[in-house]
Amino acid sequence: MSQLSAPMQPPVQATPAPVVPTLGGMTAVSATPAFSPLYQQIKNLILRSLEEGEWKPGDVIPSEQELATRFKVSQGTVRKAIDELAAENLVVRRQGKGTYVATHAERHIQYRFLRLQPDAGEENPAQRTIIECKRQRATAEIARLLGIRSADPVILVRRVLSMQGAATILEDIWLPGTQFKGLSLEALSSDQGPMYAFFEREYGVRMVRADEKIKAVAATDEMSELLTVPVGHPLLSVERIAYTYNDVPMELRRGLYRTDTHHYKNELS
Amino acid sequence: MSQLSAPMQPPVQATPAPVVPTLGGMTAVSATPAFSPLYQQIKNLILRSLEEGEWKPGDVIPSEQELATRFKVSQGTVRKAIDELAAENLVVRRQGKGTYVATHAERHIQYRFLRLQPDAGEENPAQRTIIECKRQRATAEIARLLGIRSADPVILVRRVLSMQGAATILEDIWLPGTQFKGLSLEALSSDQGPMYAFFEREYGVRMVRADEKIKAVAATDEMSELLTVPVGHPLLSVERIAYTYNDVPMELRRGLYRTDTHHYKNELS
DNA sequence: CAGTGGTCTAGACCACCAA
DNA sequence: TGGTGGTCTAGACCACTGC
Repeated sequence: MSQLSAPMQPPVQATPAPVVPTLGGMTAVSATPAFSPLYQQIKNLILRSLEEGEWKPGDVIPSEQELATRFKVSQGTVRKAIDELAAENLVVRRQGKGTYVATHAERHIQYRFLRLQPDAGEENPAQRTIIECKRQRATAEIARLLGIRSADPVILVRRVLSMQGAATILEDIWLPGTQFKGLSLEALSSDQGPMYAFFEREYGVRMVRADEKIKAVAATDEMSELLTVPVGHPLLSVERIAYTYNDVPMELRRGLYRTDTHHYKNELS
Repeated sequence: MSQLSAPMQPPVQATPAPVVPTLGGMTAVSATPAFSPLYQQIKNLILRSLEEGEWKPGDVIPSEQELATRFKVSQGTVRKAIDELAAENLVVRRQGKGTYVATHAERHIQYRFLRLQPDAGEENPAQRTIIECKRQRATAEIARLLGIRSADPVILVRRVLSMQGAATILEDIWLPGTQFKGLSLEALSSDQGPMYAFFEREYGVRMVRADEKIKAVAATDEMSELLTVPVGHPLLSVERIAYTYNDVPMELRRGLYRTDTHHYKNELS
């Protein structure tokens, strides 16, 4: 599609937006027709393929040249689309090899969303203990946070993470029951890697980003028992909502972190 | 500098790295000569001008075309350099106007580094009260964190931020005394905008990024008095090290946040 | 060696802004 | 109207990977 006369025509009109081809710097449309640049449209098309599972986590996606041919745009335009996807950690580029769908299953990048670090010394892998895994009906609040309806089925997983032998994190995890059918304590316990890698492998659910709200709270009886701290001991409360593609919430997680020997690390810019 | 024969020669050799012009895909240098792409060199040159104050916060920097001419590279290369600077929030692009040096003094982007948000309702500007501002000698720990020597002069600022009328944040701020000469309680108190904007204006010091370590702690007598909470009340402890250009630490800040009605917001990706 | 992503250039045109 | 950043293209060459 390389006409000499109209280098700027939009060959891929994903959205039905009727952007009239511009002429001389003026558009024939009023009221902000929601113009989106070509590379954004390409980005959205690639995104859709990621959502639909055309390429799975860890897979190579087609080369830039292939995608350029498929979408009938130049390689540079595909490149800019992929640049943005890489900036959002949805794909990973590897020179000489290709572009890969991001996954939580990679060595070294495990526990991408866990910001708790030891105050001193090496960061050791945590030991995990699933305490329970049961079906529930969503309360109004949990339904709201998960974007489902009250009384819809959810699965509650409670677990403890131990670091350097000491119980450090207590987490309650709520998952929409319609996804995650058949999730069991046994399956979770026998799994090795990060939980999000397990979700990718077993349910095709990919956590892409998350929001966290952090507070300081005092340990209740229940917390103090599971984390072996005195009642009233200050704990970090971390409420996380994790999202898949397109900002669809897929997990609510309420964590309580001991911070005597660890801290939550954050980088601002 | 647009020879036809050698389009890849490095016209800007900022670092003394003796990268021999490539010929046919082989370099004449061994032991990884720390090759850096042209746009990175350009980025570093622009960065140096920012450090040296050639353009001050809020200023427009020269246009991409001007910089391309100055550095004898193509506009696209300058563009890629500026892209990275913009991604790091060091500059801000404005279509049709130019590229501006980032500042903490802008409306709407105020308190860029303050992540405390109300659990519900609008985010109102905080009311600030400077409690004290005094000269000290750096303890070993504070010297280490600020990258100075023990017993070097530092300035300690203690202040309280009130939100919706309630004292919510208590902060101790340590600044290297050699910068920040003459900083006084009066000057700080009479200032209106964010403290980092004040630092930019009065001392030419620009905070560019920061690391935070977060813990949950119990309020001591002193804290409980200033924040009007009971002794033992759980508080968020936020230790921040703020950096200027080139990762030079310029501020140590120890904050205590009440999180009864507010939370620390974080976005993971 | 071929294939991939990475860099660099040159030129065209568009969208936005201010004078 | 002219200048700025933003988009898009086309082509060349480099660096890395694996066969």
